[in-house]
Amino acid sequence: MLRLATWNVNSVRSRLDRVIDWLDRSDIDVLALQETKCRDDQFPYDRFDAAGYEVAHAGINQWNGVAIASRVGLEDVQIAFDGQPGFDRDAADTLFAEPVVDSRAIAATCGGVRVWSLYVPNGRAVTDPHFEYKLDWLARLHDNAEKWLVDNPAAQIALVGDWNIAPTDDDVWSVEYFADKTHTTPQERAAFDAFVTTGFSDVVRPYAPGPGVFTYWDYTRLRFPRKEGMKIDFVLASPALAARATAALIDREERKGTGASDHAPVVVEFE
DNA sequence: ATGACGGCAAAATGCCGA
Repeated sequence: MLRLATWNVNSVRSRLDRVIDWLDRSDIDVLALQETKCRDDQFPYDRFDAAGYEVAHAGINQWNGVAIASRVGLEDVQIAFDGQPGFDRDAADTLFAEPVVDSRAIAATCGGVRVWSLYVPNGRAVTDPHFEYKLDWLARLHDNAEKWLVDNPAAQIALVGDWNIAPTDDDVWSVEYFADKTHTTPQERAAFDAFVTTGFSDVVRPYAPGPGVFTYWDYTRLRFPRKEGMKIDFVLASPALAARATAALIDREERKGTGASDHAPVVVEFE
């Protein structure tokens, strides 16, 4: 049995008490974190250690940042996937003349499962260079995922995190609102569907069907109390791992109250 | 039409998020 969770925490330091409290009561074996928003030397390893979790973290600045916390082993850590694209923040700024490979992907083998904690680029706007970066990033990740399954069709792989894509119309509170925005475009949905075609499946959706079932709610405009959210955080499991899924939930309670992340944790149980 | 809220830092405004 393995209980695996993923959570975009929107700063692990400002959310630390909430994250540790949640771990203490949620019986989680492996937690993938996104948007830790800190460098490695700023990560609060001690609090996770005290709670019984080893942590592998990747963070180079105040943006992005991904981690895996595990109480069932943490082996073969890999930061970034092969060929992970970088983003040129400002081609005219010599400080960032070289594209920066963001801290958006980290992997570790935990309890026999190869877990990838992923923070897919936002895309910002369809006309923004960040949108092409997002599509390229997903395509290069897919190249890797396809190869992993070709190399070993029985591989137990979990691609988890903030995908920044709403794969179906049920996954946004308003199709009209997102019509001219990122997250619902045909290109992004095709990029997501490519993983499904390759054999990875959303193991949460059968246990948390929509419409109106979300993992993210904007802090502004009373989006949470108005139930106006998006389903953009996913656990995609390889065929061998998906066959082991027995339960899943989106912990909407954790979005409540002061000091909440704008994302809820997502939990899957494997037999 | 725009901003909202929230986090971070070479911080008191700008960048980023979705």
